[in-house]
Amino acid sequence: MNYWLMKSEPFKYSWEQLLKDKKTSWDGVRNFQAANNLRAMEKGDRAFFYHSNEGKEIVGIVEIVKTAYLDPSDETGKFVMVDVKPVEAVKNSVTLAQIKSQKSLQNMALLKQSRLSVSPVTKAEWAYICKLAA
DNA sequence: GCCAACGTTGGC
DNA sequence: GCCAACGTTGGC
Repeated sequence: MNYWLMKSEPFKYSWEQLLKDKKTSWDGVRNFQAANNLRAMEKGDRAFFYHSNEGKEIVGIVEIVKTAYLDPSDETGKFVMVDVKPVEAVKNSVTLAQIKSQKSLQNMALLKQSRLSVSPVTKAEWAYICKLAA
């Protein structure tokens, strides 16, 4: 099982919206690196749902329910999307400031490549953040 | 195939 | 709203 972090601007697509929808297609990715991460996802993988811009915090956990397939909103036919469903909200949202202040989280892709909207999370990072969120 | 110009993302 | 970082595009 692999772990990921997926960013969304809350006013574009929020955690609350996902809870209402029960499931969503993660479309609109137009970055090759992010798309490669989407392709690497397997059914059952977990991902943190992160609110960028507004909030800047991890608010929930999602599960990949469908692996990468062509994003119909992409006219070039190069980019893919996956389907995700909410697993649970985190008890305490983990803010970017918190992540930055943790020594063991300094190497997170989230910090190193702040513009990458879909990034991998190591097992250790996942466990650490889950502890912060509990 | 290099690199300048440009566009976008996202933190502050 | 600004600006830094960085990915992408297009001319050469």
